[in-house]
Amino acid sequence: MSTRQRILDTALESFGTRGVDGTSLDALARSLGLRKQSILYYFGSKNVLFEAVVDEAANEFMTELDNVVDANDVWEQVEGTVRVVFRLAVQRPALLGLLREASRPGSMVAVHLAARLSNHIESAQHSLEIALKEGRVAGDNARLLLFSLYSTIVGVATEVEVLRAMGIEPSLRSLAERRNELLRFLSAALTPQPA
Amino acid sequence: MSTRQRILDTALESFGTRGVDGTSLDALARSLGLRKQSILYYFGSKNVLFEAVVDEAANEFMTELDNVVDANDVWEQVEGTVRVVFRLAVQRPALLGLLREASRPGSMVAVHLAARLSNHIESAQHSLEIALKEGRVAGDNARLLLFSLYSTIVGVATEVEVLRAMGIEPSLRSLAERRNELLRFLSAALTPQPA
DNA sequence: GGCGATTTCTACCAATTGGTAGAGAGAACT
DNA sequence: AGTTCTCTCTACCAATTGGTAGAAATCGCC
Repeated sequence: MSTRQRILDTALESFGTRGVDGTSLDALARSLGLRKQSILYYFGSKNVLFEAVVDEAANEFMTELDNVVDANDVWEQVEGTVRVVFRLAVQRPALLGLLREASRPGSMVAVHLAARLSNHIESAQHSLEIALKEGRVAGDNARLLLFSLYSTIVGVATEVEVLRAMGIEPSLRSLAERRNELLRFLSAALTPQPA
Repeated sequence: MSTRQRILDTALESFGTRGVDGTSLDALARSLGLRKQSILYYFGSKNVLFEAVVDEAANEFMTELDNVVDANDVWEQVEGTVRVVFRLAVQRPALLGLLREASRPGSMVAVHLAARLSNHIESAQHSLEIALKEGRVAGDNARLLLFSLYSTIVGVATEVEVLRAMGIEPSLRSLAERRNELLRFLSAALTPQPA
């Protein structure tokens, strides 16, 4: 793997767990077996590196979700998203950590990320609107419903991180349980009530 | 107000928005009209200050929620919690920010915070279990359901922060809309389906 | 007014921060 | 062999970090 790519990966890991402010270029370089000047050779400043990492994260996240959006049914899309996010919580916790970092007030990540993900959001909102209009999904406002969905999914998946922080390494079994409970929860919330 | 209290309040504000790593004692002291040595007089180190701030935040959060728990009906408890968290998102955004900061993976305060909130969690879980058993609420596992609930509420309320970070100052009206959509969402998820 | 305790200050400190300047190593091409 | 380009390094730098030592100020109290 190219040095540039190694730097990006390690930076994503560290930014996503220790935070941007909690990550010094020196520490980053040390864990890479480099001097920080080599990092600054590829990325002119810490901020440039940061933006590159966010771009990378957004790309990876979108790639994961793109397959999901192709599903026809809205519920399949929701289910697919839940599965993706939970898998990420296990395999790429730092990626979700970075998303979380983005939701900090004043964080520049938010703006950057929102711009990168806006296409995906728009298209999701679109199919949700259609499903609402056709009465296949319960609710009024597609955008707000989408917000609720997104927040719930990321929120629940992120709980894994909280537990990990508390020293409770989640078993695959407990994760699956939680995922299924969440799916049931969402299914109940989205299924139109037979009037 | 005592100097000690002023320090706590300002620190909560700054830790909750800029993060702990993003807050220097010097900057904190400057915005208080003090020198940092005065801060270190009351709190021996930055970490001591942080833990005191987390304690304070946990207390305030619990005080807000304690009235809610007194409600008889589970749904009233949920509704009350949603209202409290949304109000906090408007009036005390830094408080929610701090709770998130404390629940960051690797943060030692997470344990601290969990311990402080454990009583509240246990009691909420208890009433949820009863409601589940009596069929007044849909679901299987009270603890997981509680997780979903909590994550959803905090997640959605935190979205307010994301929007704010993106420069979109949420109107009271849009907030109320979102809160109501969330309540509908939760209501649908919790209402037992008539078999 | 004097006294002891509480509070806030000035003066430092070593370590770390992000960043600059430029040397040297290594391969690649002529 | 020499030259050029890519990469990583050593050597610094000014600013900032959390923290220590101890001098002044301010306070209530006798």
